Amino acid sequence: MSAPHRPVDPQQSFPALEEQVLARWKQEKIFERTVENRQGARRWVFYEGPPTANGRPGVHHVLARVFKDIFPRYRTMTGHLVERKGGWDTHGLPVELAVEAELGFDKKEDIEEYGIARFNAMCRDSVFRYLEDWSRLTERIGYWVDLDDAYRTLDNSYIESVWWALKTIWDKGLLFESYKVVPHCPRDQVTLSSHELGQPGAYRDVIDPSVYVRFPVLEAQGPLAAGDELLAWTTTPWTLPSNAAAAVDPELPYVRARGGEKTAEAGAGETVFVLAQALVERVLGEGAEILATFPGRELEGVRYEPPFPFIAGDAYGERGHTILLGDFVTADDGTGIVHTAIAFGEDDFRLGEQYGFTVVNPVKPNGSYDERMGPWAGRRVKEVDRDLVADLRERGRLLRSEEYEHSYPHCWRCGTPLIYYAKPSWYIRTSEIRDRLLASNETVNWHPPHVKHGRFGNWLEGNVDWALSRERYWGTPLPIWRCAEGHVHAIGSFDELEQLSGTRLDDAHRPFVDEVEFPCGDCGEPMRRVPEVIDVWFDSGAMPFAQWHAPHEHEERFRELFPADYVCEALDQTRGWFYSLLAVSTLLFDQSSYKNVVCLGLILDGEGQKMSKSRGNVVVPDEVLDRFGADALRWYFFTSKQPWDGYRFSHETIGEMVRQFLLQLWNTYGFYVLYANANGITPPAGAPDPATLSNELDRWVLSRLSATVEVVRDRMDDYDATTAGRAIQAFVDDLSNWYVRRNRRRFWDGDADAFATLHHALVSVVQLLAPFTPFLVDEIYRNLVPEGAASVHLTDFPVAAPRDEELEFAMGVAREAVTLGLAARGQAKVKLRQPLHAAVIVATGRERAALERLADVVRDELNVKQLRFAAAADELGRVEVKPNYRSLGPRFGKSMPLVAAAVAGLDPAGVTAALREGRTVGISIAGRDHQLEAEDLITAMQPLEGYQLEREGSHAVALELTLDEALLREGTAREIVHAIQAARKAGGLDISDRVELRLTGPEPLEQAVREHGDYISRETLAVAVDFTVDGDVNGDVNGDGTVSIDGQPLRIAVSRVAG
RNA sequence: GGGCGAUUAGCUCAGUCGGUUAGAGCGCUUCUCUGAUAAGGAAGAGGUCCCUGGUUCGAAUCCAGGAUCGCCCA
Repeated sequence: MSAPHRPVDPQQSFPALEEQVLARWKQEKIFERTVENRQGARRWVFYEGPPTANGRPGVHHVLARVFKDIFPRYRTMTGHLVERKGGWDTHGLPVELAVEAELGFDKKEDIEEYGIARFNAMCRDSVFRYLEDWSRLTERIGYWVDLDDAYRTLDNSYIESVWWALKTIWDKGLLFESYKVVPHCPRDQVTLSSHELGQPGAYRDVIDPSVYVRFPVLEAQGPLAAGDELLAWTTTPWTLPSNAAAAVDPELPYVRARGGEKTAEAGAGETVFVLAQALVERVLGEGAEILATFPGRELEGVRYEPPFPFIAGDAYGERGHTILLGDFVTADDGTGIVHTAIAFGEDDFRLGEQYGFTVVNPVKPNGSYDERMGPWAGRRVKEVDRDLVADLRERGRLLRSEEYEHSYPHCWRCGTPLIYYAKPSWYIRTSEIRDRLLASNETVNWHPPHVKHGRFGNWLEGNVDWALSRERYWGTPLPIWRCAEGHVHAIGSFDELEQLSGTRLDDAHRPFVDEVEFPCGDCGEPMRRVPEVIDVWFDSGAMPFAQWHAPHEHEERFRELFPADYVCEALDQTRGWFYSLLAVSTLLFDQSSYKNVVCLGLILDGEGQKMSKSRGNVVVPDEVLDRFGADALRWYFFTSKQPWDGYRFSHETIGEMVRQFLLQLWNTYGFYVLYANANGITPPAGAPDPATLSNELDRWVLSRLSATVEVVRDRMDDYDATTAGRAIQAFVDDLSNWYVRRNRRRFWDGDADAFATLHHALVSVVQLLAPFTPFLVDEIYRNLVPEGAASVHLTDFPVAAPRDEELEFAMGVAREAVTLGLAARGQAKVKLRQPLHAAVIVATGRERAALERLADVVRDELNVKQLRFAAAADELGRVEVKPNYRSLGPRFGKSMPLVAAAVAGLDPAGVTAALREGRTVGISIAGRDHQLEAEDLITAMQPLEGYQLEREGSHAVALELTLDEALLREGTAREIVHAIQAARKAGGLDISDRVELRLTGPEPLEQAVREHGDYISRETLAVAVDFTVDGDVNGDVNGDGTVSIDGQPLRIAVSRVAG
């Protein structure tokens, strides 16, 4: 007879097993079949946030990818059609920087010299450099996604869809070009968008000079005299040569002041300074003399001498180098007088616009001064800070200079400090649709929920226009053409461009697209494309339609797959993809493109430190996968904590997860297979009907299973894999450490109900686990159900059967009683092998009924001959009556201390008697009588001296410890069985081998053997038991040795019987 | 400087509606069991529930302020 199941290797290497499963999935196209299987079913839509494959994937990518995997798997099993199109983000500055580094470039001009066509060709090659690594890892961790048909943002079709989107936005009047002060990277010569400033590492603490600069007043005006000096404060000395004006708050009080400790140090003790009143002491030091006080508005128009002479005041217009009034000025720091450089600050720029200033910008895009700046021309602005300060000091224009530590934005890729810089850029007027963005966000179900109105909602509230354009090379070209007259045309498709220009694009990238010209429809002048490409975040935000080339193609496909039910990325994408997806779809379709989103936290190392190459604590996914396997890593990510809380990653924790859970499941499965094979049990079909099961444990475990299915479905429906996974783990623990342990005997005996029950429980568990740990459970499923589906992933997710909650409660009570009884044994130091006469259990009502129902279980587990119930609890101990605060608190409020005192004064015996008979108990509080019911009082046991008793709340179990000869002999017999089993094992016998036993020992042991011979034979599969008192053992034996039983020597010889 | 989150045993984490003895796993110590055996069971040690104040009969839980850590923004 061939065994129903392949034998299970208890030493199975999980990583090796996973490789086998992977090979089978591939060969049998299991993933494809899970999708085909649901053709015609209701869709559940997942969008893949595209990664860039120009670097090796790290462990945080594994985190994201397994969370992207689990819910689609779950929804597929619950009957949905879930297609999973992969995607790759391919454009952008990171790609360009990698290529630049490879070519040894360090400035933008190098690219132009090298040639944009060659440069972009290299970018195109480099973006898939690690595609192999990504594909291999994706497959290895069991992330089911269609990478063969993945969308790629560099494809012409993708770009054409993005063009359509931009033209649509243009037609709505929401795309425009404007001068703005923007964060500018002088190294990459590129504007950074606000979400790029949100990239990790953008803000860094730096020390800059903080300078108090003196602006001499040229002529007396208002409250000021000629020769008074305005004090201005700045942390960017390099902007001082571009000083255009000084700003004060109109309402704030300002002063003329002289003296003070700090001016003395600077050798300016006699000078009259002008500054905000509130800052006099901080800036001038103690002892300054205030000469006059006046509101800032009186200072408007005062002319002063700028700190550097390179740009004349009238270059800015007639208000150049005068005092202006600004609403952004505060007396929080500095001097209350703000040095204003129109081109280098957002507030400055706005103020300049307001006063009609001309923008004069003496800084070139590469961050160096132009020829207007005399001796400083050609020098990099950030490098010249300290020299400028020295120059000011020499010329007596500096009050003092300090070090100032603050956090300052840097380019997130190249690390260069950014400068704020006025330049023309293209924007999407997202601020105009802010309310629509907020409305879209309202429809999104965020996990964790606080992101919705917290981090993300706040960000939307403060929405600023999307800085869309980038003066770079490798990206989606901005489809805007313009003529010399300034007429503008936005192109929405390649057909449109061809009709206008006669040129069909083979490659929509630069430089080819730059060469396409056509005559202006308004004036006939040639139109040329503006030079910019667009922010890559717009690319990825356009994926809902661009992945299908909609609307140019597959419009209906896009419509049926929009919006997504589910997206998932790391928390840092709130300003990244989560925003661009929401913004693009709100701009175009006035709705969110996703309904549910899971945000993932950061992965730190075991010490809570950020992973970084310099610390050498970066976890390489392959190491973890080779050592523990993908299921172990997945299980860790899913269940160790809520994913948005972040992880402290350690190999030890994953090892523990394997032992605690995967190994426990594997052992339980192995146990089933071992005994099913031994008994020739063929796999039962379907679930056993609880009504036909006579064993309470069978019905109990099925009810527990149903309870687990309910929780798992409920939690998974709410994107809570953590609670769902933990519920499965708790069930597997119950299954292994209670159901199987309690029923071992029945499995040895081939009990059909037990096998059917365990089989169903195991099959259900592996189905529940299929989205979590897809490898291991598929192996288990296939072996448990050899005639079933080709894979557990092709089956339907378990549906909860009716539960028997009374039985679940009863088992809880029984297990509690067992725990108490085992504890009592431990206290009394009586071995479990020694049978005892009785356990006496205190329990009433529902709990007593529960224990009577499950008496067999409790008796067997505690190894006692009978269970007795204490008629009244005081047989075993003193009863204590306590108030139930939960029910009495709301009723009595402030009087609770009086109630507690009154309850303490009650007679416990009387109370328990009354409650048992269903009567109420009366107490008197402040002269008024109140009736207390059973639920208002808690009875607890206090142990009496001299009893071996364990108690927990209202429960107690006592053991009767007196032993007689019969019990002792039975205990001895169990010791002997234990010794024989050890000998069998030592002799290398299989668990089903029949044996002959020859025992030699003193007379008391013989008695035990004679009296319990049947028991010993049954337990040890002995066909013959021969006992010789103090004799010798001869003949061929498989195991032979002497052990000590209760201090007496027993020689055991075991020999296998053929057949 | 502002927003969001976190802080519970040596470690990793639960803790429902505020309810009077705050739990689990791991680790440690001591037992125990063994036909799942690198597993299982019991006991023990281990807690300022970050701090301070408030609300309440009652606070790990609610409120305010503060500390520390993380993320985000400026």
